[in-house]
Amino acid sequence: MTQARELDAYFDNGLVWFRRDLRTGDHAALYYALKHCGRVWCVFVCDTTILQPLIDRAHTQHPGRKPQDRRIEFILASLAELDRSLRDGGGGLIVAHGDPRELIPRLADQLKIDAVFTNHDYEPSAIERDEAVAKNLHGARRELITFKDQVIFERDEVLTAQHKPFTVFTPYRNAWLKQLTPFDLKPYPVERYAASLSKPPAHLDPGLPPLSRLGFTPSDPGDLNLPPGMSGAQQLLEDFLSRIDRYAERRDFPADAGPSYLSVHLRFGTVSIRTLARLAHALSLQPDGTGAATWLTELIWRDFYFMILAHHPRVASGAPFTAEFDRIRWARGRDADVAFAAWCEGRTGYPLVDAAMLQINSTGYMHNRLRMVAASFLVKDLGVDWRLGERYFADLLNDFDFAANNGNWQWAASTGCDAQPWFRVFNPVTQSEKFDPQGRFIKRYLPQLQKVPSKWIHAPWLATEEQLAAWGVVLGENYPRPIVDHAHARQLTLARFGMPMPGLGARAGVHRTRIKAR
DNA sequence: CGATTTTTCGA
DNA sequence: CGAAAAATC
Repeated sequence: MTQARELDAYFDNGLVWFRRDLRTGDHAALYYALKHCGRVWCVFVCDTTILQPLIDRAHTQHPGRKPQDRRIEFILASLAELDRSLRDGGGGLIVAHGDPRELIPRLADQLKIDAVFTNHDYEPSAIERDEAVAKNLHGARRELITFKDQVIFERDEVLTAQHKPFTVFTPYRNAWLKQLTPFDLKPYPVERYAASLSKPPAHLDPGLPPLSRLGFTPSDPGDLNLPPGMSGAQQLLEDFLSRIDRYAERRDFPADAGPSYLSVHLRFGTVSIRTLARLAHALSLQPDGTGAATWLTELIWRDFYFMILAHHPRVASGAPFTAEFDRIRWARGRDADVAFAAWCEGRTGYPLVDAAMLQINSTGYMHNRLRMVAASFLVKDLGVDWRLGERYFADLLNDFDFAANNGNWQWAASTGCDAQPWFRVFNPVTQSEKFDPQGRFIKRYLPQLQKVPSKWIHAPWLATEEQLAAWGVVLGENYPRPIVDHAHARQLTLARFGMPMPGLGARAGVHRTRIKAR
């Protein structure tokens, strides 16, 4: 693969391969293709090697039901808008369906392409795919030229004084900010070279495949308003900018509209990271810039985890970042299965955890604070292997991005770089009292607790049966009893992480945890 | 004019 | 940001 900096060539025919960058503005690969080629075509591949495993997993989880995946619908809607935008500029989007390892070289052949332009992807499986495509293109003396696009600084661009990659976030963030120049945030002026856009020939332009042809059925809309495409990103961004000043104070309260809700758009590139980071940075320098500065820090976390993944691809094979945590014995057997199922289905008896899980199940979104609470609960209260939770989020989150999801799960599980220390265990009741004091969020997803006063909403089992009955709650009937006792679970977790403990040996772990049914 | 300031542009 | 191009006196 050729990297951008070597690019001084000029080509007759170029092909831009869109993947997770479904926009026309401020797009590195599109910019370079238009600038360096006489004629440019655009393609997106509905990759069967990605879709088929999604279909297979959906089948094992819900046998007999046709697979649903909100992300596929989001992508299709975003592709439609991308196609419209390219057509407005005199081009259009070719949407293919199959394995890009073969389809991209075949299309390049049909269009007599000299070079294929695409943006970097940092996941090991994507890197392998791109290498295979490059190899197949090379056989026909064509190039695959790749560009940084989805982060501000990638891989080796932010290093310690010893030229080593950072493993701790705060010094990384300081170095990132120090290194930042206006140029790093500047949008690629795609429009300037739009004249090279070429209309797809009719015989190669089958149009957008319907959802059913990709193997999916429409999902329930849920209650999350998720506008797709560049226009959807724009709409969410404008809304967020009206409340960005309050971001720092409100982002941890799941009942409020605190966060930007732009993560899914960053995932599919319907907005560019430069647009967002430029706004965040500029506003962070304003008098009341705390909100924007806090948000910028979140965007830097995103760069950080892409950088970590690039340097430690073994985390993509399930390895804990810190190797010693490989030896932890997570809960196993029937008790663990029961505990995991209760967590997935929002039946742990801890209202905030359950509401969080019902949120992700019904909308494909979970508030960031709740991701931490739910992850901590699975790992440190239920003793379940964090990789099961990571997988569950990967299946359901609309904004699922391997790098950040893995990084954040490892943070919560204390196995990661710059992780939460293992002896710090979130108290799910305290978190609830702190971040959903009135229980407004809880009640949105657990209507059976509607009448429970805020004093008891965080731990309803502490109320008397008579009180609960008066509020219309019967524990074990319309709301579960707590599946574990937090104080007890915490002790077991400390023992599990505290391994090599003198005299306890391998036997002291949670593989013996009893899930108490009280 | 050409030296100096201002603006544009680029990986 | 820094280099190159354009504008200015």
